[in-house]
Amino acid sequence: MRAPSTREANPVIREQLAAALRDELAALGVDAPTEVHLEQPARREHGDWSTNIALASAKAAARPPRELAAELAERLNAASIPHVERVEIAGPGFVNFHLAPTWLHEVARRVIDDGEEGFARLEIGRGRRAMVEFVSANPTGPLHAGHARGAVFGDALARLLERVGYVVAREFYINDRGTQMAKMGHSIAARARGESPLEDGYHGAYITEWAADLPLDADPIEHGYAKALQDQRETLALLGVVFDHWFSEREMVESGAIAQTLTDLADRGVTYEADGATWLRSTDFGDDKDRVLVKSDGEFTYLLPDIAYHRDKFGRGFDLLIDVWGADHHGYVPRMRAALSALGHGADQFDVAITQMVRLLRDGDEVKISKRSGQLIELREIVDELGSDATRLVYLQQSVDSPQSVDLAVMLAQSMENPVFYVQMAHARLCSIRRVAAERGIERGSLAETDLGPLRHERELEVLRTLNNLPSLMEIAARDHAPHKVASWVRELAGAVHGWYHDCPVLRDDVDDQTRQARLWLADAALVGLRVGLSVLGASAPTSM
RNA sequence: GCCUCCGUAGCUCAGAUGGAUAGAGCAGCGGACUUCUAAUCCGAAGGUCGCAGGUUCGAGUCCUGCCGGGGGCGCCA
Repeated sequence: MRAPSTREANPVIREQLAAALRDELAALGVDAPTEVHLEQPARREHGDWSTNIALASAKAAARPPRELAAELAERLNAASIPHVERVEIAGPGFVNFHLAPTWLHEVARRVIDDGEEGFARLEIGRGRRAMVEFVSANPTGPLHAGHARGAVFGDALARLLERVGYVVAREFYINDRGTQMAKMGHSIAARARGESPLEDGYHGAYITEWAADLPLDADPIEHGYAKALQDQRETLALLGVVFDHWFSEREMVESGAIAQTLTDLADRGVTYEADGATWLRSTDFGDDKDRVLVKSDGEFTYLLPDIAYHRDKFGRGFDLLIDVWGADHHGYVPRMRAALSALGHGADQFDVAITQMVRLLRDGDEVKISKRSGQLIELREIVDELGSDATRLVYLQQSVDSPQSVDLAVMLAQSMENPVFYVQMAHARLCSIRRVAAERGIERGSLAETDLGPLRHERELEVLRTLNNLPSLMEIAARDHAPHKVASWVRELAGAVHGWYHDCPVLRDDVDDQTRQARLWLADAALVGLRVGLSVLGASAPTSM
């Protein structure tokens, strides 16, 4: 997905500086690149904002970059740009802007005015409809630890896309027909008779439990199906993951969608018969081999219902489909993509987010999970012990592109390895300031009447700088389908808040009233940022801890 | 063999559009509570960014090739 850049995502100051740069370059007779690149240097002495534009334009202008930069800086210093104190050149030809703290005071006002609802809410999606399909576990048992990453990631991605202007639906595809269901049924029936399931059946303790209340006249498959669905739904709800729709494969097949899909594909001339089977010409659409849709025995492969399902999604009016799959299904992407192309859908309308494996550890030793023996760690156990917030934050900390190691013992001990406490604590502390201020009857003036000038402490500026970054970060995170970037940001803001809290007292007696007023508003701005971040991650923002 | 993800501090991991002296947490070391929550803060220490080439004024980031690890390559799901 390529999200177009939007004005909303770009902090005001950036636009102003970029415009000034364009103007001065034009005055110097240099063709400015279409995008003026501005960034915040890592080092303070390099200013608040920096551009490499002289380096980038040097070749086209046929002039040494430092010379170009020097002229540019001179002109920019002469032009009076709001908030800009001075412009310097440095290194091979960087142009560095040093700004007055007033630019950050404007940031504070904007954050507070926008509030939790409006701050860093973008219009990149422009109301387009996106579906995120995730978890989609077989309805043959409880969810286990292996489902956690996809569940948490999918939901956070959905929240992120909502934040940037998509209308998002969350969907769970229920694979409720086929061999796995039959195996579960047999296993339940066996336990009900007091026997052991077959070697390749299901051996988890839950099968025995489900068998115990199997009504005499009930179909064991249907009984287990109902149990599994209920359990999965409850567990996900405990994690704060609620689906808009649970889509039944069985119902889809019964509706005739399979035949319809085959007809569709045949009409487009992308199928053929060979060796008694029906094939999809997926190699014409980027796959490395053609794929069987209907086997020579007349049964269809698992691919065909999946194609029918995605065809159904588009039929329901979604503009963008995102599937969240585990790394073990990675090889399946090209054929799915090929099938959808064959049906005439654009490559940019379908994306698959692959979540790499999670290595489960307990006190540093790897926990081997075995489906056969039924030795699974249930997701419910983790959520029960840790709580939804901490579970989510643990999984959302890292990019899903990276294999992840999660130590259950460390997690369950609720140690400082878990970032949720750090972030929530920052929020609780700010709330505490408000609470105590109210208790002491401290009145606060309106924002418009408050002079934010006293906010000059480096800790204060750091909080505001971090807040200023959220809109553009949100844009990038959405574009990259990377909610972990929001998790990193929120951690960063929490760090800035803790530092500020430590060095910048608000209610202490020796703080003058002007400063106190300004700091109360700073706390408000930071609260907005923490809440926006936590809400995208799906974690709560407690007012006390 | 082919495809794909990963390789950054002792450990777990961040590092958007290539930028200036590569960051954080945890563990360990040394400090800071008469205060709005010390679940916090500060300091020191800790790095051949897997290796080798290439592109570039500039590469952890882009390209190529290796090395190491995970996952996948069925008329299984």
